[in-house]
Amino acid sequence: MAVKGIRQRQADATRDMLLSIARERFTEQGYAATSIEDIVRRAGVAKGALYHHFSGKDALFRAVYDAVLAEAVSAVMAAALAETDPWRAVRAGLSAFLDACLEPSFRRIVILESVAVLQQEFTDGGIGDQELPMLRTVLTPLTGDILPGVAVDSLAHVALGGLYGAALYIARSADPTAARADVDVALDALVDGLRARTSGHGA
Amino acid sequence: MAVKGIRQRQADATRDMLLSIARERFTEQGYAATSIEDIVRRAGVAKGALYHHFSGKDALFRAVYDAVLAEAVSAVMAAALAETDPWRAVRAGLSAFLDACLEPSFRRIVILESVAVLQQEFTDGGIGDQELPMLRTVLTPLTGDILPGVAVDSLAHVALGGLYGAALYIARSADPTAARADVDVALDALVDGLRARTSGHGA
DNA sequence: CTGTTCACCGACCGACGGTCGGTCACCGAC
DNA sequence: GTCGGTGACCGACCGTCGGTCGGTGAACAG
Repeated sequence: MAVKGIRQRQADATRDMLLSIARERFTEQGYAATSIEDIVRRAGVAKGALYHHFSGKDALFRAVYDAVLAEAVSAVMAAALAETDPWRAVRAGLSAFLDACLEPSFRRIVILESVAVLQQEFTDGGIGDQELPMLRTVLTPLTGDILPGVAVDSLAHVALGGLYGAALYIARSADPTAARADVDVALDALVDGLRARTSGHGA
Repeated sequence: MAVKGIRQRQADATRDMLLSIARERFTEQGYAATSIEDIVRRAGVAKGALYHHFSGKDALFRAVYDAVLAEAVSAVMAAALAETDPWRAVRAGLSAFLDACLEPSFRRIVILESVAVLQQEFTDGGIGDQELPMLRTVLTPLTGDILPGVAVDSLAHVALGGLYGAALYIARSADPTAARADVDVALDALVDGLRARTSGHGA
């Protein structure tokens, strides 16, 4: 049953092509300025092919968004899991996140456009599903330790917002690499500050 | 010279009407789902009138955005300036900001849509001009005091992002008032943490 | 071989943002 | 008063875009 027929293989190729072209165009021009016709022309298929694979322009964007975000999340997880010390893991994760911010697709699609384009899914939930659990895991110890009485969810949202603010700062900067370095220092200082408070408690 | 003729008065009324209707529609349905025709029909004017006052749909949105943001900023400033103690001023400002997040127009227009709709101006600068200076003023003492070596700009962006993350958490919540209370606790705890470090600066 | 499936085609549609020549009430000059 | 100029506003019109749908032919199952 794992054997793919010619039809299935061709369909997958078409779908991948559409995703690839869409990612490139959305990154370069943004969602609104990219037309369906432009995408299908560059992909060498007809409009019907796109609507056969995706229910609409927003669904296509959502698929691209998921792919780009998954890349970043897996990079952050890999960086964090490579460290044994929890605090070093946090710093490694932050650093990997800031690296992801240097990638144009991530900046444009995840940071700048996703909120407005995917508003409905945003309100219905199903958007922070990849990032928020990660942050909750990291932050839960803090709420019991150095920030007692604080709801983890609200803190996770504030933290995620801070990360996106940092990403926005990098996205807006004329020199993203330099901006990344600035933010790196700031976040490290904040993490160190928190660590200093716990070290007085546990270590 | 302060005397307005009938023509000018009428023009202002038309412009105000368009802004008012646009604000209502953008808040209710969002930017993309609101059509120019819908706005002018509800305003009781022709399409030409709108294009006489605004260069395009995005310019109309920008005008609405400026108005909504100005309301929030002035509320935050008023709350902060009513306090004499700096740390109480910060907490009052945060509280006023969270109050602003409860207003639907602010949630939808400033928090959810502005980034994507005003992308160009965002990149060119001219968007954070109202909030960032405020944060810079508040945060500058910290960078010399408890977070040495940190660039104020990057920290301001992280802080602004945190605030927007909090706003998003409220915007997404089914019970905004309860969410506001959660975030209030979290932010107060963070501010208290920073204050503890400064008071511990000598100790 | 034959009937079915389905990935894909592309002409077509309605709606939208934006344009532009025209209209007429108001204005200041005389 | 009146008269030419001005500008707020009108609304038919245009190009483009997202989305639809009946058709087509190659790949499958029997």
